[in-house]
Amino acid sequence: MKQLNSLEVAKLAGVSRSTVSRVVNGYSNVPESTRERVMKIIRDNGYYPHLSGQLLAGKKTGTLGFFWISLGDIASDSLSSSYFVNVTEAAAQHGHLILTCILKNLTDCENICWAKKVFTQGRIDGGIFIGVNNNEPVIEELISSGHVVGIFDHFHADRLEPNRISVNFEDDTGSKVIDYLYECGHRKIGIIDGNMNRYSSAKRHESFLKGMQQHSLEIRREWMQYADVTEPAGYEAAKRMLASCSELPTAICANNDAAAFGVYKALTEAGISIPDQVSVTGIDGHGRGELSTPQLTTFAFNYHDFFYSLVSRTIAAIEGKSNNPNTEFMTSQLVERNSVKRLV
Amino acid sequence: MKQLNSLEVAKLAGVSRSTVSRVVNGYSNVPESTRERVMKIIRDNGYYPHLSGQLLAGKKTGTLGFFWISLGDIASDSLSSSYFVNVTEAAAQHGHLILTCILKNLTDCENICWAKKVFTQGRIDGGIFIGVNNNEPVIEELISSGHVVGIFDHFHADRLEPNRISVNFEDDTGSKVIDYLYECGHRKIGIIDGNMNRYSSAKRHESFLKGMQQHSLEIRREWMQYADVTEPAGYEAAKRMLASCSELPTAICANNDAAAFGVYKALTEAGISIPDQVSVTGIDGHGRGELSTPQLTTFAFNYHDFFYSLVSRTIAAIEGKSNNPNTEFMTSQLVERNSVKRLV
DNA sequence: CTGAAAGCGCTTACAG
DNA sequence: CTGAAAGCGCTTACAG
Repeated sequence: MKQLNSLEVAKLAGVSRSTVSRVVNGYSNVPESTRERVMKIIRDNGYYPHLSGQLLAGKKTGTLGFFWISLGDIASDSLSSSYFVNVTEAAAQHGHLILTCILKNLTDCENICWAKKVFTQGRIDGGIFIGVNNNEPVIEELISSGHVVGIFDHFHADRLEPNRISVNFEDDTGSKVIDYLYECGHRKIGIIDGNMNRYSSAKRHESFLKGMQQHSLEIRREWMQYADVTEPAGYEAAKRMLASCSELPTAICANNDAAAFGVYKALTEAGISIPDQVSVTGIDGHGRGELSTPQLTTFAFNYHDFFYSLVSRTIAAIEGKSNNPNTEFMTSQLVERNSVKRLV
Repeated sequence: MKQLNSLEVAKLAGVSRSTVSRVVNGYSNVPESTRERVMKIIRDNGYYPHLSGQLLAGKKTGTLGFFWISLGDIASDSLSSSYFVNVTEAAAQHGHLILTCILKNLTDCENICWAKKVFTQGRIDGGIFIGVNNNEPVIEELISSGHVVGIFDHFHADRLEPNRISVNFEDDTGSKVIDYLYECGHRKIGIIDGNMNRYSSAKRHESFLKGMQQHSLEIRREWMQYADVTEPAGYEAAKRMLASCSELPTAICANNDAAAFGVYKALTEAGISIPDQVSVTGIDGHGRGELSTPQLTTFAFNYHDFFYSLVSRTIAAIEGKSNNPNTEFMTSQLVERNSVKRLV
């Protein structure tokens, strides 16, 4: 268990710790023969500098925190777990590791302290946040103390500190959905909104309305329900819609795929067939959309690119790169499957 | 960004760094009044001791490495990602964080070095390995250098070092599956085996055969195919079975649920209906089994308990607890759904 | 080209 | 009850 330290490596190689350090860090002022001699000892003994020593001497951790604020059951949701894998692999491509914190929310004092502690203890060079509201006091606090933070779904046009990095959904997916349904002949469209504290959900809401207005479609109060980005929330919202409306819409567009699966469940339970009686659309590109009956028509994002963008720019910010864009807006792609009936 | 250090806290509180450290670490020989004075400064300034300092002074990292050896696409597989969440949450319950390394294999020199480096750099107190063969040289090397390793699906009756921790599937799931199919009236049973380098797959193979023998069922060469623990492997194996057998079995039991979904795909493509013409069973309890058509009958494990056991005992080993069991074998539960036809 | 030394932030025997 | 000091492992100006 006892590992070699740099002094022992130095002795074995017949040099000083300074020289070992120079070799390890690839300094140019070490003659080839010395470098080789030291490297041989290093290789033979499997020596790696102890990170704590390096950190105290001013190096970076090469680690990103991943703060995963979970609504409901992320354990079994393949979409949210693909987020994690995408983040981890993007970080690995930049030689970085991921330290994960799963938190139920960012409001409990205990969770807030825990997040701050992970930063303050010097475990990480920066953190990625997923599942947060557009306004989160902890995040603002971290940013103002100079920590580098990369946030999924966060935008403030007037806040452009170099350590505030984000990646966002395009603003106009909502009207893209309405355009598509309109083109399929739908005129009576119901909307299941998301959590309005999320930047993307609020924008999608606006964009749904804009789409409806552009096609001069009637926005009925009972055809518009608030949910959240989970299946149970979509289920409850759809049940509320069914309970309150005198006439069914011909299509329901959900803020996200998980909510759309909730809509499926509510409609199925009510004996309403999809898409014959009511069409359903999602937004996300959840893997489950392919497996569901009927397969879900959705507007899909490329989450691989999404997280690659976020992680790359977060690391660039940590490294103090200039000309590093604060944010990037990603576009969706229609994935046409079987949950929308063409009425024309 | 500049954080307070213990000396600054000490000055503000009018004590020495020693006393600050005693307060932080909860030593009893600090009078209540002094403790309060120091704690106030700590709270007011959001002071957390820098981890590197603590580590060099002999403390533990409170971090577990999670080495995830991936076959194929873990990003979109809800089962393997539930592993990760279960491990992370179990660790959190013990106040530990998870540092993740996703590796394509444990054979490439580069991957091996990376894994060893994470241990040797002192980033973690121990590591959890998932997706490994029963014999992995790197793991043996880590164990013999004294590192604490927790392994999912690993057993050697004669290797019981206190730093070799594992959690295992019961040995006899295979014959439980055969018993069930027999009871449903199946006499012609095909088997899709797993990767024989995995402890569980090899055991399941033995156990399938034992079950067949106990019921005096014929084990036909062409009804027995090797796959791996992925859907594509199950698909290919089922196609080989279909191509080579003159008569179809009435049931196919797969080594695991993912492979069973591959079997579904192969049968569906061949126009064979499940379960009318051929029944299919899995092992695992994959969330997708509920969503598939037909829903998959399987023998499910409780992965929450699985990982809680592994993580708890790994942490106990790190803390040097005695009487810490090296391994635990978990049992499966039949989940009867619609992929098996009753012939009697 | 290279070594001695200072310094990073902490903890803990040691001495009082 | 409490402080001064040593030590953990590293890097990097500094001096030669």
